[in-house]
Amino acid sequence: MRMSNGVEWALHSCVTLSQTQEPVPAARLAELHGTPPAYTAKHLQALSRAGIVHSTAGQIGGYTLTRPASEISALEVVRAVDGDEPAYRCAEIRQRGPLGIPAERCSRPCAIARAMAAAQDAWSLALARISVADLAAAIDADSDGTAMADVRRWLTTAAG
Amino acid sequence: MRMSNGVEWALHSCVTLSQTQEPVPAARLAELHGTPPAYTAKHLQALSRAGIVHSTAGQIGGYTLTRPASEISALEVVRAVDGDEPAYRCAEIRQRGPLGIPAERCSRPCAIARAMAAAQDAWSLALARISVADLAAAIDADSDGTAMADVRRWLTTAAG
DNA sequence: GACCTAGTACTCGGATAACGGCTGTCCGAGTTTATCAGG
DNA sequence: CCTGATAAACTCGGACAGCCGTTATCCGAGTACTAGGTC
Repeated sequence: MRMSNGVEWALHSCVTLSQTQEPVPAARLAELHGTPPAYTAKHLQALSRAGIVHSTAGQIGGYTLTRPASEISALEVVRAVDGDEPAYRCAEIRQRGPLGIPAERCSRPCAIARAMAAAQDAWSLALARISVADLAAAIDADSDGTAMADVRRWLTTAAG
Repeated sequence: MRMSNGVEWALHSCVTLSQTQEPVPAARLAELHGTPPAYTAKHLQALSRAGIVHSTAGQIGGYTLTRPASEISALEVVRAVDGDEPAYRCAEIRQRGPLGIPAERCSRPCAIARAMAAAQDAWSLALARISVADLAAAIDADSDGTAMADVRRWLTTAAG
């Protein structure tokens, strides 16, 4: 079970975008994060499709958050990039083989699928409780309160 | 994020093995579950490597559980088949780019990595609390107490 | 009749191809800004 | 000097190859049982 690498870039991009209200181009975000520009843009498109960021075309265009960072959960970002289908997909083994159960008696999900779904729910809940603002605050605290200020300064100086 | 399909087969296989103490060949399990024999065997090998099942060669060989089903957690089975590396792997983006943080100041994991790890821990804990015996009991309850008896009967009749 | 030996059939285990999805990239459509000509 | 149109530059968005991992399969090594021959 391997998560798409773009999830990391998307989360960092959202944290960065939370530090400004002006549009930031994908190429600028890629430069700041040291990631491939074209591929980074691809993941930002996914965020745009999910309604997490708003894209502006044109010369001073770029991406902005559609909502306050405190109202964007990490779960939304992960789902936007990595897809929202559950990791475990029941193939209905119970219906196959010599002891297969008829489909009409399988209204409830299989017990194994229920267990896996419960685990996924726990995972989702943990991520849903964390907002982009929380992540920005935690990153800032890790750097003794300098990281986000540096980001804001870099965004303005690089833009000017 | 997609989990290996073999996880489902492995869990069903463990539930089936919990219903008997005699070795069950991989081909027999594949027949019962309606899965490809060779590929099913491959995943059973993974369970064997992880010490969850014991393999016996020879004419009356097959697989048996190494422990009571109540002492085998679903997490162990999932990890044996799907690997034990976490889904999210931090690429240390914070160390890259113009605002990269020196490695010597990165003793703690990144805040984003911590959040993802916490979610994975919640997922793992949910699966660790469920044993193969629990799954067997739940499947049995779903079928009004006939499923596991049918499995036991099928295993004995097919073997004889 | 009991015991030993050779054969056989069955099992697991690892090594080997084929497909799907993530990774990575590019160019076209659209928009905003700056420039330049005209009034 | 102000206004309008034109052109240019920059942006996003979707469509196009490449590589790695899961999927799927096969055959070889090893073991327990069975049958036959011998004492």
